Amino acid sequence: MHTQLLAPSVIGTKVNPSNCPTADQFGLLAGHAGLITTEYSYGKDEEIYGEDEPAEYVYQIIRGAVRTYKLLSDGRRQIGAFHLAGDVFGLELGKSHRLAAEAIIDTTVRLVKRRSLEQAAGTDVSVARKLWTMTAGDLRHAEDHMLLLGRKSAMERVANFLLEMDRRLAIAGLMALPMCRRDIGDYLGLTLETVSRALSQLHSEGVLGFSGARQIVLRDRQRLRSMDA
Amino acid sequence: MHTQLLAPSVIGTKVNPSNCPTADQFGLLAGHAGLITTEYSYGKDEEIYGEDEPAEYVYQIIRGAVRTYKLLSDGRRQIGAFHLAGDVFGLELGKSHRLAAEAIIDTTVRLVKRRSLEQAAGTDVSVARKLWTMTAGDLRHAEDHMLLLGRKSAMERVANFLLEMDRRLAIAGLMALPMCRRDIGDYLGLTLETVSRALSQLHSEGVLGFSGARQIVLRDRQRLRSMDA
DNA sequence: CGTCGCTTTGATCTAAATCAAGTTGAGTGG
DNA sequence: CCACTCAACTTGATTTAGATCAAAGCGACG
Repeated sequence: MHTQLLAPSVIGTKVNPSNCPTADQFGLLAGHAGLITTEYSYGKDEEIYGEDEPAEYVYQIIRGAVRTYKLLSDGRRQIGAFHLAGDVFGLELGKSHRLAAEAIIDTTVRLVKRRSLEQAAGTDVSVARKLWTMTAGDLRHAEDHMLLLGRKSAMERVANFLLEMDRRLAIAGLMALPMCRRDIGDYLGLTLETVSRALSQLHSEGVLGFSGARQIVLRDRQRLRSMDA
Repeated sequence: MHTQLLAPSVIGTKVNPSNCPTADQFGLLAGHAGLITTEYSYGKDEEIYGEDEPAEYVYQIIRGAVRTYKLLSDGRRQIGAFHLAGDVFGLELGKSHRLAAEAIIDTTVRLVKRRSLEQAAGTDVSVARKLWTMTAGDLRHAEDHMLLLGRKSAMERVANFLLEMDRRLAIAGLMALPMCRRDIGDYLGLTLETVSRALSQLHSEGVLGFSGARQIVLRDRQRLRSMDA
């Protein structure tokens, strides 16, 4: 999860046209001329793929943000991860996607045919290892998130979320969250009201500042870390 | 998680001595003479490895049962998975184990040096693929478990647990659970009392029968499936 | 500058946690 | 073989964190 194939400095900058075999944005996967990549854009809330849909492509976010999630029949939703610029998502070993994916905001992705990746992995051990590394990264995130969902309090979950997002998308100390309170709740196993109340409390305690509901400045990361269980 | 390298029929039967290069219990990893395997036994509640301890070995359960878990500083525990006979656990890509492991009951494992597995993976793409497959299996389980922990009710969690254990360890319709109610609670993100109450209710509804607290017979799997959200 | 979706805040409810006894039964030693 | 013991389990009473229900703010966008 959140595996960065792009060097951080490349995020948000102009990228080379796709299909360019000399481009190195695809990290260890670069230089494999057999990898066919294309670009595609999705509008806000547009589905990228559904749960259990055949997994034909692997995706890397050029700009935007994506949520991957599972639904129960009555509409309850668990978001497994948020994916930001540079992140790869949709990598599967089995036939189909086990979580659905939607664009949180307007999003542009690079697509790689899964078949071409597998072929590259079959001939180049470093590619195979890179794929394993990406899956292992997703597993690490999921293991941490199980602890959060099973055993942490609402405030601990929200503190953890803020520190995660601070690490992943803060620019010059400002966090511009792409997702709404309901998304955050569905990621943390809480309701949107509980998320809002926790944020309000942290605001009143001076731990964070708002400039609009989704622009957050962390003012006391140490305090936040002490709250994350 | 729960990846079966052993054919089901082999589980619980006598296994060949380790270090035997012709043994096929190690599934796709067989035939790699470079794989050094040894056996080791752990008593009930004995630690196999701790969280963040260097990951030197990969383990396969010959007989017994293991829990892998994370702890918070105040003692709250989240069990990530239960591992039963035939299952492989402790496979890591990074330097260290991200969950601790303990024997639930007296347990014998086969150990494989992680270094030797990596070496085999470097020369044989089918081994590399098998390792990726095992990690991907663990990830699938974790993704399903996040939905359970984040969004399912107590009864839904217990129903899910019973169906999982029924599938994995029921013999002749009888489930002999190796773990206590507290372990089940820490796996499902519940207290042991809530687990006990859910089981009692299922018993009173005739969905299951007990012969001792840990010997369970499922009498209405269909009903249980309908309760699992 | 009005509208609608998002967010906040308040009041109330409830599922599960916590606190508290009992009960059971597997293992031990007499 | 029986009785004792102790951890595990069940069950009951009460509490509570977070959910749910409800009503304002607010702010981005047309």
